[in-house]
Amino acid sequence: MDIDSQFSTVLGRTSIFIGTRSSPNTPAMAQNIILHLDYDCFYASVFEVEQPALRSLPLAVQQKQIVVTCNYEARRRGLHKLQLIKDAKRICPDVVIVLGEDLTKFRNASKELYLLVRALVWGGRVEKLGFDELFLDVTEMIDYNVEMLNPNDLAHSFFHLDRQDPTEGFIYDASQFCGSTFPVTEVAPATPDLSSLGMRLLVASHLQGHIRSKLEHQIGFTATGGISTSKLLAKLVGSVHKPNGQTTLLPPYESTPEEDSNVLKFLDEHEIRKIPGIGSRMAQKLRTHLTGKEDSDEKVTVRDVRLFPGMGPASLEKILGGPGSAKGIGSKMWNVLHGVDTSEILEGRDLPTQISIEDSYGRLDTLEAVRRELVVLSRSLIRRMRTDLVDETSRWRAHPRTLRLSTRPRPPPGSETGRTYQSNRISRSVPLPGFVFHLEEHVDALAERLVQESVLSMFRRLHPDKSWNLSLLNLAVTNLVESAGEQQSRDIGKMFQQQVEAEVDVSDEWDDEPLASLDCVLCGYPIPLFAIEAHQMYHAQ
DNA sequence: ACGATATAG
DNA sequence: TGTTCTATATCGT
Repeated sequence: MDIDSQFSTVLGRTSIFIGTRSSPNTPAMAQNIILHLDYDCFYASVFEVEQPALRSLPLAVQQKQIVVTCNYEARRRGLHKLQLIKDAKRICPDVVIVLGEDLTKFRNASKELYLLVRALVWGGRVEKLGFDELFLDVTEMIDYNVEMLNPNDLAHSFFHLDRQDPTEGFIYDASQFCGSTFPVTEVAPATPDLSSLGMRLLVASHLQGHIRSKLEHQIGFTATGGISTSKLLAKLVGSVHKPNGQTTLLPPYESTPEEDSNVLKFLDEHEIRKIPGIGSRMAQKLRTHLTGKEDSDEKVTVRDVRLFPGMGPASLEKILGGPGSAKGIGSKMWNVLHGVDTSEILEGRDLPTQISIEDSYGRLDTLEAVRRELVVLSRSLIRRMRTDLVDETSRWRAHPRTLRLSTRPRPPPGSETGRTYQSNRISRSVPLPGFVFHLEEHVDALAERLVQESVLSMFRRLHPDKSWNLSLLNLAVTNLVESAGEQQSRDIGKMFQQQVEAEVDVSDEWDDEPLASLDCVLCGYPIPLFAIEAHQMYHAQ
């Protein structure tokens, strides 16, 4: 017998845990409760909040030649995302068009919404996905509030948003769900089981309703919500009632020999491409495997894949594996097809891992034009580095170490388009020179120097030929190293390493030699130990 | 670290 | 289909 008992202190109570880790004796860990929030037509909403008169008009946000998004009034009149501007004007001549190529205000609005929601969620367990989506792990809030329920008067319940202040919260009716459910609402049980998953999801649906109503009435953004036990299910079920709605995926979550769970019933009807994590590439591989045809546009659902003869983790690994795909993809996707997703909510970082600026062009085939555009991009990039990486006391919170230039060559006329989709971007990178961190210099001067001394050399490596035509330029800084003193004391194990870094990384004068590493005798660049072999190959060519 | 691929909104 | 302007994760080297 390998029974293992231990004491753990949670919320000021001491409880005894008896059982073994990863043995059949271990009681199943209570499932997490996850909310998904998706702001409705986010870019359009930012303009509507700025200018409320736009709310009643058909509104489209333009980037280059296309409508990137539009409000629901515009959709009622036949407009949709990613439509050509000229088509939009023809279909709806009185559409109001606003320019959305500068993302600054979307980024700012997104951050404001994120901070507002994060302030509500215990432990700050909020993950941002793009500008307009959030995942919330509200397990602790829900379990606390389920415990606080009075089973004799569920209709007059109070949701506690603060453990310390019992007046902080809102009243709600815990005898029914807030918003919609999948499947559509059955009759509520007369004596609900307060410890059930269903009750926890019901309480979570009211928290979701509260958050959405706060977002709408305090700052004017409507959002669509999903309530379930994982990021996968919360996101998928949320999209059932759009816009400005919410949906809870009801139990049972476990199938029986007699009947599929609601998870399977819900997932099975979805086209595979709709499943988060299955992009166009994997969807095509699965369609090809099931239909036997290279270019098949037949609808293939989760059920079709799940029940296909021979299907399983091993088969999926063979179908989906290959260059570029993650290892273990087969079992991961087999889990996904059964609604099993154990991925954690990743709390928002303090710092981005990269900053990039890009623009696209109808024609870009002279070096002078390219140089001009690279200076424009460099200016934006340095400004963004300053707004995102410099703190209130004018100190760099982090130093990017790498500068990368990407281009997208225009496909030669007459080449096949639909065949095999490829990303068609190519890139080169160099160490980011230290002078870009000089805050006293003008952005324009720094941008000129950066293009002259770093960017053009990458461009020549990308396009040594005389003839080219580019449809896109992208400039990025990556490989950010936090400044000493910026990082919190996280755990004891990291303290030593921080101290070593602090000695090497002279905290205020970074300057032209970014890192103390092994400097290459040929080119002078600092090379990390594991990359020395690759770097020698570079010189050997 | 580099350069590419895949996925996401 | 890709059109836009990003961002993250992961692969082989």
